[in-house]
Amino acid sequence: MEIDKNDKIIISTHKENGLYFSVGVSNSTDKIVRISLPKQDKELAVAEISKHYSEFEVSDKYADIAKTVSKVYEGEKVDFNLRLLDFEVDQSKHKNSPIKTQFERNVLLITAEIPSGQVRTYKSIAQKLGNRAYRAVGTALGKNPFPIIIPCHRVVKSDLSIGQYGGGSKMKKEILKNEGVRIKGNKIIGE
DNA sequence: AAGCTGGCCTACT
DNA sequence: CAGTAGGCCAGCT
Repeated sequence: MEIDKNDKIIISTHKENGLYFSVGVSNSTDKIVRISLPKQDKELAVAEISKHYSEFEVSDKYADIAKTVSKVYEGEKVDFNLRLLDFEVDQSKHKNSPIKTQFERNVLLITAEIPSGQVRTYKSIAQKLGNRAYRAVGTALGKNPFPIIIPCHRVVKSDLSIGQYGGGSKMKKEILKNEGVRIKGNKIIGE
């Protein structure tokens, strides 16, 4: 894992219904560099972010952002300003941009447009990119630095089965249910 | 730098 | 239905 030597990160956490949501914000750019999936422990949620950086500090400075993330997790429709996220692609060794390649960036930008309560398939995202890299789409979403806010949980398989998720398919189903998506067994129910 | 690995897809059993 | 071989393609080593 590459560690950034030049930037310092502020990590804030919000607790909601027994789950801890963390966000990491760059001290130099004020942009959100990472979001954690909810964890049972505060330490785990913080570690999810801190492991990518050599220098970090825990404070409640950005707890409101973490709270917003928890609201989206619970299915609330929140208007989140995507410009708060660090979308820079920089593959140099000195910077630690959360997004490594243009391909990943494009996948995340397309995913960001999926409305709450709806789903898309990995295939449809590949098609928007003009190729058949559906498998690579899944891999790119697996590295999503901004889960929940960039709703990779709304991307499912072509047969409408749930597919994998960083926090486990159980969590993926839970978030989708919170958003009003109907699920039976391991599949999305169409209209 | 040629293989390998995946949050996948399709066709076929 | 469920399971899977073989195909795809980006990234990593």
